[in-house]
Amino acid sequence: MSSGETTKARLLEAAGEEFAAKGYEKASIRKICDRVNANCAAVNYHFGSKEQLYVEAVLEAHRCGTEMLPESAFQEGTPAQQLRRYIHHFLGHVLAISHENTWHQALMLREMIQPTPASEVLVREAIRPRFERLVGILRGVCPEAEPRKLSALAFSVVGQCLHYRVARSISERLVGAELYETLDLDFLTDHITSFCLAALGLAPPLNLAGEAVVNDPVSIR
Amino acid sequence: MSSGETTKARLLEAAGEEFAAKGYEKASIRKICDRVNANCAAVNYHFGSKEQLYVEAVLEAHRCGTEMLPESAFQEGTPAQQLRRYIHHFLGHVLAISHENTWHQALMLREMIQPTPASEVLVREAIRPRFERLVGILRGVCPEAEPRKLSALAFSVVGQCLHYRVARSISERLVGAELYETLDLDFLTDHITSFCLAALGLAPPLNLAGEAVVNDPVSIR
Amino acid sequence: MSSGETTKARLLEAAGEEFAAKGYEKASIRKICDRVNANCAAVNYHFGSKEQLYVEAVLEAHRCGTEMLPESAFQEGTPAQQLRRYIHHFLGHVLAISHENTWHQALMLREMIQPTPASEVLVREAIRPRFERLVGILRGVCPEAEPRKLSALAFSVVGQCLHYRVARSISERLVGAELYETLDLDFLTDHITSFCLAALGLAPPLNLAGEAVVNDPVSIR
Amino acid sequence: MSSGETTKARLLEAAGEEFAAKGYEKASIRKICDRVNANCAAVNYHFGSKEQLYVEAVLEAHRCGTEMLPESAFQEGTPAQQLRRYIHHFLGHVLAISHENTWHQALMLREMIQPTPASEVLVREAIRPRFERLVGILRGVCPEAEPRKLSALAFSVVGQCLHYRVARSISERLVGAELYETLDLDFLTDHITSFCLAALGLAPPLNLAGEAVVNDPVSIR
DNA sequence: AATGAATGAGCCTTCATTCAT
DNA sequence: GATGAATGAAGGCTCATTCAT
Repeated sequence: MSSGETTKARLLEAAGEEFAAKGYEKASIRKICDRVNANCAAVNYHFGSKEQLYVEAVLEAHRCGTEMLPESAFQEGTPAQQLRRYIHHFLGHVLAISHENTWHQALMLREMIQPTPASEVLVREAIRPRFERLVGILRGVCPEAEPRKLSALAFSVVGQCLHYRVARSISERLVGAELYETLDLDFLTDHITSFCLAALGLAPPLNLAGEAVVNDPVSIR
Repeated sequence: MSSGETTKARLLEAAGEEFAAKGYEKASIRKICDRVNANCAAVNYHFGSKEQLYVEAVLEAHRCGTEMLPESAFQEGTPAQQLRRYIHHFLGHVLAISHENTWHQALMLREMIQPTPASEVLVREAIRPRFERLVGILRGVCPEAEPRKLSALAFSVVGQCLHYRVARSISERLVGAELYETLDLDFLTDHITSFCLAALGLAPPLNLAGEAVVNDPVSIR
Repeated sequence: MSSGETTKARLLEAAGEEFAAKGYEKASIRKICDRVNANCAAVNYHFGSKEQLYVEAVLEAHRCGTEMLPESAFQEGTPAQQLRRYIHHFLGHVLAISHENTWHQALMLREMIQPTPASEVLVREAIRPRFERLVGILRGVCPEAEPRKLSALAFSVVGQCLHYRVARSISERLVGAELYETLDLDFLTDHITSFCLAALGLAPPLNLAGEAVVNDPVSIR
Repeated sequence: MSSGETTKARLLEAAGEEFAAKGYEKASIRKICDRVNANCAAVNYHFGSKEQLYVEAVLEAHRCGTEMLPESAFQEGTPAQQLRRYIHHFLGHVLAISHENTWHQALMLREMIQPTPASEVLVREAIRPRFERLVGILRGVCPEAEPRKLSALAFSVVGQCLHYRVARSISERLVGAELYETLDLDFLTDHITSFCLAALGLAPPLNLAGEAVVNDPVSIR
């Protein structure tokens, strides 16, 4: 009615925005329907239930989020370059403030942090492939690392990135809004990449000034 | 009545568990009251409203969480040792699976991820002091680092630790429950500490096997 | 469903009766819904809130009260005849004991005495037109009277009539139920009309027996 | 505590103000107790129930209202002078805007309009004596009038006065706040007194300008 | 003499859902 | 294909009241 899209498509879009902004509990199907001038029974008619609507929204988020993925761009160059590209790409999503038209990443991240039954599909189709790609890059750097070590390494990379979404508002209050604003995509890509590469021995340590005191890792306990 | 504690205290305990387990929205004051055999008006009598009960629960969580803090134990030893102690301590909270009696950490972390008005007090009284301590440790390692860099370093440490709470269930499905179980407190303390110390030049890089190819950090873009 | 009317219409009817009988505060939407075998959420569905239901009931009262208005019947005959007709008509409403089917006047009078936000519409659409008509009649009698005097005259007429609603039960107890019953529509119409006409010089004073001692109005203070 | 008065006396005072301002339903005993720093159980302790507190407040209102009554001042002078004094005195109460310390009249008038069980005592001890006094004055003017006629006359006097309390806010909106303000105690005393005296043949009709066309009261029907 | 604690009934409202059309 | 009407459950909250101290 208000656009050329079908009611179902417009419902899905509105639902995505609401769920991304408020979370599953606080989002109300009535408001979602109101936003697209649909009857409050429309959700149950088209999707069966609120829960199924949510699942569809999460899958739609994944679908849209994947389309723009530069498929094999991560396999070119040195591992270090690949890692930088990966971090840059991931951080781009993490730092994107969710506009009305960019709820996709917000919803997927929400699902990572607070998984619902919808996450099973999400893990299988969206998260796992990307995680495997990161593990692949890291395996290129540490060919002999056991799976457990590789996983921990990958989590270290992901955790650093994700933190800027997870604890955004707390962090902002912690360091002040002024400083926090300077932590933009470029700066953080540089920082996290350098941090990881240094840890992996692919770049000099961040503490350039200090005399590199290489302690025995065991003795410091 | 049914126990030695006062009704108010029992309400606070039950509320903490409910809020930690279900979040603010899904938790119901009726169920909280039922759990301690109190009337559903008891919350409003003792705390004024659901929201104030939540704030009280968060503060209580902080209070109990702080009691076991080894005040100045972080200032002894080398910076590397201090950092390891910090990570060990932090991870201890993060990995603690919330039993009925350990809702405190779960609630605080929930508040970090989805801050409510209650977070202001939490930041001021619990999070900021701990964050400043970490920054202090890092400043000991990198005396000349600008505040922005110090913040980013601190976030890198915290982000790696917090990830095991934030994305716990997703991660578990990602690497398999079997492997995930081996990522226990000791292993992760070792891993994250080594990772950070290496990045800071206080320990050898994790990639012991590989020939330490130190690239120019700029050329890898 | 249980009758030919729609649920919304039946709700409005029941609400009118309840509000008229108990007032806004004491009336409960649950009881209103029960009376028409509707779910307690029906009011919110059809009217949005208790307050809006009340406003609708007041407007409905006005609507039904106006339908039976003999439009321009007040403009025929002498001013004295017009005034008598006005008083007769007004008293007719005032004295009507509110059965279940005559809650309309009761509700409007309640709103006059204890105005709520709903009264704004009521004044504009129901009370003011009638008041202006009375002022018009009085202006026909006293063409040179200033607006203030005209208003006071109108209030004198209205006040005498309204008193039999406002202070009904107190008055009844004051003079005894037996005597009070004889104060019916005809008697009171005669009385108030004569009283006003005499005061305005359009009829002989009520005190027919007494020798008309016309004092200087100032000297009696 | 806050003053030398007993808690019970302070409760009664606060209750009077609340009841006068909000009515029985909307007034809450909790707020009444809060205002005098008493426990919310104090009302039930001192008065037994909310209803009994209300009755006590009404009686207290009557008590305080009567003290300042110029007992026999109404029996001096001519009936016209007596009537003027009566109207002046009554209007004085009616027009008094209820301050915190003048809730007595407001509460009594409220009880006149919406009687509760408390009104029985009020009628017997406060309203009836005053009403009888007015009837006495009117009997002095119309010695031969039957009781019914005397009652109607008295109601005409009272009704005109009371209207400025009953329909105050509606009237104000009807004629405009500016004009309504000029309807002060002096003007209204003059107006109503003149109106009544003229109707009773004790003063010239208000319509001085018009030629006194005395119609046959029957022919105007 | 007075109170803090606790209660149970009731309030209005919101919710996701169902059903007949 | 889609909707307006209606529902039952549950929500948080306020109330006057009670009871043991």
